[in-house]
Amino acid sequence: MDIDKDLVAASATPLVLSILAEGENYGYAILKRVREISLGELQWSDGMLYPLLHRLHRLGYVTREWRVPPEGRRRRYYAITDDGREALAEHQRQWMIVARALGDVWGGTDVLPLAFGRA
Amino acid sequence: MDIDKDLVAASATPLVLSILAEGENYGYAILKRVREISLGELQWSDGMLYPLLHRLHRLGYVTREWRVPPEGRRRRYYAITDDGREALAEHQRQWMIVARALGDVWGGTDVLPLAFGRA
DNA sequence: TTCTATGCCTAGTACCTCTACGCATAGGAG
DNA sequence: CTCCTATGCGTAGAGGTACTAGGCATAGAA
Repeated sequence: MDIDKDLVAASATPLVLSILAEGENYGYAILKRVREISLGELQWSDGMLYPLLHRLHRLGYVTREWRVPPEGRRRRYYAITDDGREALAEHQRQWMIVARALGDVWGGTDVLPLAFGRA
Repeated sequence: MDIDKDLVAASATPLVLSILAEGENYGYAILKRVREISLGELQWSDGMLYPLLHRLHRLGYVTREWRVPPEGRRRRYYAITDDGREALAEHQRQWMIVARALGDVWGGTDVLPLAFGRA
């Protein structure tokens, strides 16, 4: 089952920033990590990811750097910046607000604060 | 602080369907309910809401009906349909998937299942 | 040598949202 | 009685953007 386009759009940036917060990484591996984290439910195309990475770089949220190992393919590694961490925190804050609102109408339970509070 | 456009878009449909699941309602009041639920953080314009309500009607997720009380303004009341409830359930399922993915990278805690399980 | 997986990138379109506007009236303030 | 604000519904169309569909290149396996 495909995930709603808007939900994909809303989660893309925080998801990529979070993955980079785990450690520097490169495009192709990020794609696989997303699939892994979402248990296969989120299947981004590479054509979706690269423009996003470029935008994050343009915004100063990530640095990037080519690596050409003696053997194997050249890769472009991305790493999160301090500004990126701030942006991520803001995304988390907003997700908390919206998730709380949805939680209120769905069942009255606090839904996201646990995870967000530790982030 | 404004909520991210994509996050607003992703939450709009489930939020409106949820409000209508509480009982029939009309546009202007839905706007105020959204503001109330989100503690003032989500401030939709009426120009955003009406096209959404029309789309939900076109999709068969809501019925609508004019009411002209003996005193006061005429209002168009919307009520959720069975198809609408199914759509809402699907939205909840997808939110759970994405929220779990984000929860994993943010702290490893299950985040949404509590509320969703009771929905 | 051929095929698949890896690895990165972008032009352009097709789509969609939301701003900006229009219309109308109830009710209170003055 | 008049003005102003809140209530209440609606749409055209500009403007912006995501994503498809394509391109390029090479390592390694079969």
